[in-house]
Amino acid sequence: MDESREFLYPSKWLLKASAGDRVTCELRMLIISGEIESGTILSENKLAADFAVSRSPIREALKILASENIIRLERMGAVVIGLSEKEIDEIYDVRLLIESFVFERLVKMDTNELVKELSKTLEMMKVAIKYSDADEFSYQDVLFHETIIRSVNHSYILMIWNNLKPVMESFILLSMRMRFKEKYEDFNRIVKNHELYIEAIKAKDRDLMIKSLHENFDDVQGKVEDLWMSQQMLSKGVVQQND
Amino acid sequence: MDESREFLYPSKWLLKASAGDRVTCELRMLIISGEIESGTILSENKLAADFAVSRSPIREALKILASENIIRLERMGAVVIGLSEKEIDEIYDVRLLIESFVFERLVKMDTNELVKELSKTLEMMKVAIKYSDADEFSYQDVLFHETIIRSVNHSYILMIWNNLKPVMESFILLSMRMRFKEKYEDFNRIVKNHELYIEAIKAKDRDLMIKSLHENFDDVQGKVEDLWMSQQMLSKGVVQQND
DNA sequence: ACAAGTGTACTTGTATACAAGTATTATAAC
DNA sequence: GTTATAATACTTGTATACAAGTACACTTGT
Repeated sequence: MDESREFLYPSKWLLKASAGDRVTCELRMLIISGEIESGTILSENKLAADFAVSRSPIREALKILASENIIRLERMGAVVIGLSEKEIDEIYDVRLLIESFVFERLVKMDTNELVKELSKTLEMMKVAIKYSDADEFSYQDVLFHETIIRSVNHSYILMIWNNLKPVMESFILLSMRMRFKEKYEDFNRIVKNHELYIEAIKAKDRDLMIKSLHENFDDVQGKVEDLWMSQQMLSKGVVQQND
Repeated sequence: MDESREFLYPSKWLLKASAGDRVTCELRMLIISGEIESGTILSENKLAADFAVSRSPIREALKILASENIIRLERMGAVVIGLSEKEIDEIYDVRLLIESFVFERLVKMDTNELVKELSKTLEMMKVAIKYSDADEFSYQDVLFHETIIRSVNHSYILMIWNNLKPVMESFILLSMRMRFKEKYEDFNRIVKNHELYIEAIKAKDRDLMIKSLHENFDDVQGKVEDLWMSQQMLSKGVVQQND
């Protein structure tokens, strides 16, 4: 691995983070971006050397990434699974599942506060678009959905979200960075879908919510190929993990 | 903590397990059984002393239990959350959610192999009942549902199951042990519900599946009070964590 | 009596050492 | 050339040491 390479994960999100968290986030980005290819065997000792930390934070990272299903811990070494089209479909299955569940609870609640919070986040997203800040946009996008999920106060649904979130976040980060470069016009549609989502919550309109959610997902899924192509570009010149 | 106390988690399920796994499973049982009360603050050093291991396996256990939502890691010490009625309801929400999702996939598949596998597991359950083996019965009960979930080959649904499973398993273990002593007649209904479930899969009958799932859950949920009463009995004479 | 500073006893995160186990390779015997 | 055995280089899990940080109590001065 190229030691002089800059980090993929936004460093300002890691200001107070431990070495273990840094390794976890960076390794996750390397895997999801495809820079570390699916099938690669990761060694604790090698990773410790590459990241210039001891085995303790590496072990922590591997345990977490294994629970996120992007690596598989075997008897000797961790095998990279990564995110293929199939996994991305599956992640959106789960998001659809939990956001639908959440919506069923929402329609029985007072959603004024939530709608205000979501509107704020959406405005943040618009500002991020205006200044072409892909990382900030991704952060607000993830926050948007997390706010909805948190609002129903369901600890086990939140648990699922917490397990899914890091992988989602990494994927969205990479996807949005690519679009700011190559598909800037996409953002109009994304904003419109989020407006639709807020509208659905305000009107407690089940069908509208499902519609906006689906369109949001279709947007992302349809663009996966582009993302991988873009990844190839990004990872050009990077030395492989197993040399 | 009483050092001479026997273990709550079946020791034969831990034959090849590491110290970290043992601590994780035993601590989980102590928390879910209520022997370690909700609100208790756990210290890594104290736990290490109590379990007679170093901090490494303890840290591992605390990280896992935190991801399972039964403890909360704070700046200093881990706070026990435990399983109240609310959490149990939530767990069953999630089970209903994922098993419904799985069923939608099942109806589009060839389920012959699955039905055979489930029938085998159900027979195992019957044998466990006959010999009053609560632990074996719990194992097969959990396996029954895991087999269904695995059959659709969805890695992120399986991820949710894997996060939920340990807590479920512990809860079922405690619940079943209690019933073998005090509510032996319950098992007829449980077996009948599982037969209904198999029937639903065979006939690809959505409504029947939901019905059997609901009845199964209602069975368990209705009995929660009894369980906690029973727990009080079990934990009588056990010294508290914070002494 | 009370505020401010000091010290002590904890905490977490990381590094490192070591035992035990497992693949792989090399060597020797046939 | 093939098989059995031994040596090696790795692996994992655990223990332990240590640095840095945090909470709490205890002085000490006012």
